[in-house]
Amino acid sequence: MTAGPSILHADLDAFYASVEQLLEPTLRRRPVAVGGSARGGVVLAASYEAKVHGVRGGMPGWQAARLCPDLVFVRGHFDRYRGLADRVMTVLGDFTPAIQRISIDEAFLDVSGSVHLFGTPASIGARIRERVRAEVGLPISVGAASTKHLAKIASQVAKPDGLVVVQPGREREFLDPLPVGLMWGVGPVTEQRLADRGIRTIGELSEAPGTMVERLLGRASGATLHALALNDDPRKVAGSGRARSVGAQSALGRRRPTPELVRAVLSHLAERVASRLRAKGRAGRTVTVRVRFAGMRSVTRSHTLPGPVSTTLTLTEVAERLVWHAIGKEDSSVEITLLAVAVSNLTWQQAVQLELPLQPEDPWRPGSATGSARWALDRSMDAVRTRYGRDAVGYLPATIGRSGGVPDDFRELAERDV
DNA sequence: TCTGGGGTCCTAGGACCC
DNA sequence: TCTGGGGTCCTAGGACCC
Repeated sequence: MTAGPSILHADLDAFYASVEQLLEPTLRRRPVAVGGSARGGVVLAASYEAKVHGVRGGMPGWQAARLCPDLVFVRGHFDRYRGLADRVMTVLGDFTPAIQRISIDEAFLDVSGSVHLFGTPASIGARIRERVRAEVGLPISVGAASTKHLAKIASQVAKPDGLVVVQPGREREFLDPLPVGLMWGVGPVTEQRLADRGIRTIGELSEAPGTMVERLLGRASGATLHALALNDDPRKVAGSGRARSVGAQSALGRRRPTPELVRAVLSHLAERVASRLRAKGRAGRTVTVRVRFAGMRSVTRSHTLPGPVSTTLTLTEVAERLVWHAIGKEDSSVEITLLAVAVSNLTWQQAVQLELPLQPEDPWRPGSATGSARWALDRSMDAVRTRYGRDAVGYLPATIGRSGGVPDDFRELAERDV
């Protein structure tokens, strides 16, 4: 097998922000933040004009506004992003059927079988960029190399709006001077740990003893990162597969955890999680909640049930007990800022299966009759929602905190296939 | 008027079983 | 009298990615 640069990584630049500039020409060449505001909330994406001022996705809006006084905050057209990204993927599909889409706005392409039709990987990368710009109107960066990992680093280096090809035999020359933070799996914490050992570049990491790297970063990630730095790509095709968990969370501002608030938020979250599970014919045995306190400290509690669950009420009840367990030892004046509910340990659940395998001694046993009634109720509410929309029916005041939160369109965009 | 929402994977300790 | 070794599952926390 020749190791030519036959893997491409194509990555739309500042995707959400670029779409906003495409839809609204007056935003072009201006610093744009999607989401948040100068007074609060969080920036979901920033245009390159904003990034040069240090604005980043995930940054609180007030901080972004301080870094970049001219920043324009827009709400975002979340209903448009999916369709535009799909059109880009269709363009990519014209060059090879061997595509692995890894998120809404990026994909790997294996073009080893396409060179007869379209020329070298470098020229394919150039044509992709031209066509996406001409036909969709968005900037896209492309990296080409002999492995996925290298192609992904190359596209990062190519940004914004560029093309970088790593020629075979010149991998070390390309990698050595780059900062370790460009590697997949190296975030701020790992970067700092390596810097403390004097390791800042991928070349320096490749020269460090493997045992030292593993001791520093843990056995698994240490070994993987060291191998990647040596350009010995151990990653098999990332078998995306089905989701392993389904969750939902909601930021609350600073709130006293009253029983009413906790119950209302959890039933809302449980409803979102459980209805997604039911829609896909799945259920899960492990329920995990997360409580975040003022000051960003957070605590998780989980419980594994004897049988899989996908009913809203049962999930709500289990989650509620877990949340109080998590809050239990806190000061009585404690404030919470976020609640999250997730279900994992997923199994398939045929349309007729109920929550029956629960053991009598299980404290959260819904009881078989109760369980089947709940499940039937959920299914009929699912049907109503399918016909009349998400908010047509619901448990309790599921409408709490609608005002401050993130749009539902964004939540749907972030959901993955269950 | 201090920080979103969706996920994945790894580690470590303890329980439990054979 | 003393106390193996491997495997699996569960729980809690944390880093990271898009």
